Amino acid sequence: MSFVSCENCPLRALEHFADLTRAELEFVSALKSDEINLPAGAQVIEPGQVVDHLCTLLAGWALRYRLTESGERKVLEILLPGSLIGLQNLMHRASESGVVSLTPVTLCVLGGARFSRLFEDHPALARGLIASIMEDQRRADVKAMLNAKLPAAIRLGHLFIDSFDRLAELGRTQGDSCYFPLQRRDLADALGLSETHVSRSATELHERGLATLKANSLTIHSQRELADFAGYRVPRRDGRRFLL
Amino acid sequence: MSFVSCENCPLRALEHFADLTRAELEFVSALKSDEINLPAGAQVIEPGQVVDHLCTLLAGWALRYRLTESGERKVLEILLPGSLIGLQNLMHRASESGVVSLTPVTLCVLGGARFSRLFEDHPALARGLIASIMEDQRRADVKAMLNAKLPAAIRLGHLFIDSFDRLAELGRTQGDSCYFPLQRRDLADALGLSETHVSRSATELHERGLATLKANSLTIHSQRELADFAGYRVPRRDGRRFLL
DNA sequence: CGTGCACTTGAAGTACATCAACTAGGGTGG
DNA sequence: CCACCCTAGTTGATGTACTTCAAGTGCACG
Repeated sequence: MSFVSCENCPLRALEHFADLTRAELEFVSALKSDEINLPAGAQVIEPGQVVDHLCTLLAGWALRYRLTESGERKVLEILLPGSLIGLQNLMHRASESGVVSLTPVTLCVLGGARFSRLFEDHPALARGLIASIMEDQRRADVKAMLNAKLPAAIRLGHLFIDSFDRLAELGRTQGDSCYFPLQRRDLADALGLSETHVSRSATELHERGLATLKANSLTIHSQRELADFAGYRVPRRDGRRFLL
Repeated sequence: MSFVSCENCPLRALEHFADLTRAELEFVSALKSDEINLPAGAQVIEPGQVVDHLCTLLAGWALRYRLTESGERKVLEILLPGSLIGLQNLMHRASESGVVSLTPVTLCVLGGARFSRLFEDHPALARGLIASIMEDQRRADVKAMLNAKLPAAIRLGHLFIDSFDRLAELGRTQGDSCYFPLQRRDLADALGLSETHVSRSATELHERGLATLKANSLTIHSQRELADFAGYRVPRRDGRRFLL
């Protein structure tokens, strides 16, 4: 096959990814059954679709979302390189959440059948998997806390700095700026706001000199001031992360 | 020691808990290092506390919460018998979330050191653990979806029916009623509403003939109608659940 | 029979939604 | 090169769901 091997996976170079043993690496390599490229705006997973395989996002941005009865969309999670895709669907047979790409994406497909051997043969990976899920949960907890009560500009500011930090960890930032492909609509669905109010809040952050979002580029003018404004606390990074 | 053994754990009788192999059961039994009783209103875990052990809630109600900078409380999760407590803290060394009891509770304490052997020795339990966490995440996803946009009465109705369903699964309901210890303040913190508006929404649900909350007792007058009103979908129950 | 607490009810303020008009890039065809 | 449109975003006016504050009710406790 012609895709990049796990040994040379670009994500492995990053500080916070698991340093695997040789045996684990071989296992993960064997797990990798395919590499898929999709354009921006593609449905990676349809809501409710039954999937029997797991993916990691090798490159690009994606959103995990759910649809309400009335057809509106709620963005549950912003997926960046290294994020696991499809675990919800794998565990619940069919989860109601879907995944859509924001940019062209590259997916690393892990064969679902062999995947279950992970628990039997590589307990350390299983532990890493749980650590990774719990980190997602922590992020979700913070979001839930912010969404209650706090004004829109603060929530938006928090989303900005949280995303920026994740990108910095991935080495995807340039100085105080980074690429940021979410549109007003995406932000509105993520924060549970209307598109117009996201606009106003973005303007407010800009006028306060905290952050500027313009033409798919996000600039954080002062990390400290924005973190202060948004009540953002730098998370403790410890424990290994999952896979690749 | 004088506490109830896992073989006789009252939770094991329930349909949806894992049916363990003999070896697994012995392992879990050995894991159990203590049984603790706490009164209502006790801090089971202080926010930020470093814990080195895991618990399951054997009996009683509790809330997992987080404090905002400004000292307000956000309820993240309602914990019922069978819920795992302390995994966040164990994984992040110290998580910012705390746990408080609503009723007298009984905790089954699982030794943290030996706990890590779970991954090495009992992969099926590890898989069950992940399934259990993913079920929590699914519940959190639904909550996040509802909290965006939908009016207060619907969100409250959803919380009611969701709790009722979980209790029914545990055999803790009597007909269309159940014990329900959350106060207005707790509900407000769980839904991100003010206490007074929770009151109004509860009145609305009562006047619509959907549900009545009175003196720590919740009555669902029509499961179907309330589920319809609140957009509640009965979750698919499959996969085994974790421990005990 | 008061005192305190959980809850209800009411009136006024606010942050947000909704709808609509307007502005600014960014392609496309002529 | 410009006229054209199309979409993404901004700005403004009005409505509403919620908050906040404050007074009032019912019930448990000494």
